[in-house]
Amino acid sequence: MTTKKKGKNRLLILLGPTAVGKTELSLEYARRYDSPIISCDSRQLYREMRIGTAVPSEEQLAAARHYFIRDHSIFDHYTAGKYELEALALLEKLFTEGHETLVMAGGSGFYIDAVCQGLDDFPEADQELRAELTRRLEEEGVESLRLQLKSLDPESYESIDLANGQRVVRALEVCLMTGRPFSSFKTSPKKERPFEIEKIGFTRPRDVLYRRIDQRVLQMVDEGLMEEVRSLLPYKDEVALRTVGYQELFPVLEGEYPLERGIELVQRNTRHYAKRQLSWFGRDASIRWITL
RNA sequence: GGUGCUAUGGCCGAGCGGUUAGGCACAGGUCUGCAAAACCUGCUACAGCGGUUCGAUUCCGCUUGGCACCU
Repeated sequence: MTTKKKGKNRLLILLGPTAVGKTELSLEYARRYDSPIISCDSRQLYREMRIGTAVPSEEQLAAARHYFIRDHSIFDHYTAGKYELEALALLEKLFTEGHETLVMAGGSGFYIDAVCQGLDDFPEADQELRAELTRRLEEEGVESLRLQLKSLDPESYESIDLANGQRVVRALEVCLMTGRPFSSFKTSPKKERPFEIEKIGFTRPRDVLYRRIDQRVLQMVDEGLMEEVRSLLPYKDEVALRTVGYQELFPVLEGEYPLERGIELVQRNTRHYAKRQLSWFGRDASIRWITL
């Protein structure tokens, strides 16, 4: 379907908003290129979740070899940085084994970019330090952290979103860990990858997409989402469980509001999420779009 | 039929004689190791018609629509 430079391997990335139908489509592409499917989804990679993250069904999983589907734990503090490393290693291995085209599918834009362009060599977060900074964020507010960042790294202070506590924490954490300004790490050009990258984006008219989302949430509930959520209730404070479909349902189990309300919230937040995905993908000019 | 209450943007909901309430939805956007996260921006409405007033969403009257009670 696409001309391939001689001798160069290709990574075909199928992306799009949640519920657009990527899972089914990825199987077609996998069959066509005799490729496994490398998932690029920041939540489906956790084994503890299944229904709420819309992991492929047993049959779908059996139809092609899948990677990054439920093979990590919510207790492991997974990140885009780790994904970049693991995915690249996997790609290299698979290309070496003889695949010319590999199919990647998913909707996590940040993870996709990590694979395509790479992240700079920041140090990974030190969990203790992060916990400490997060506590300060809650107790003292962003202001205090901002001021500290201003003195340690004026450049970042000018460039990052100071209203976003999470970002301020990260910048500050890197400064404190390394003794170097956060901004000093952000210099590397985009990394070159030893393979070609082609991106196909799938989308649908907004109203259709929203209808599919609403419907899928109801289906998840039918499939037993509440039981799954209940089983994760003891771990509800894990960062990885700050996930649409779970965070809205824990309060239902705790009697804060009725199931109907919980369902509405999951539907709404999934729509919001889909919009954010489209916003992220919107600035990537290299995506070839297909409206389903 | 009578009496009383009420009428705010898609929804909820405050308010006042002369600045944009606010929230939600919706729309747009940001993004370098928490990313299905976190964050930012936009969205000027006061049922209709008259009147009072320098000025009315805010006061008065009528009309219309709700709600309540009475017969």
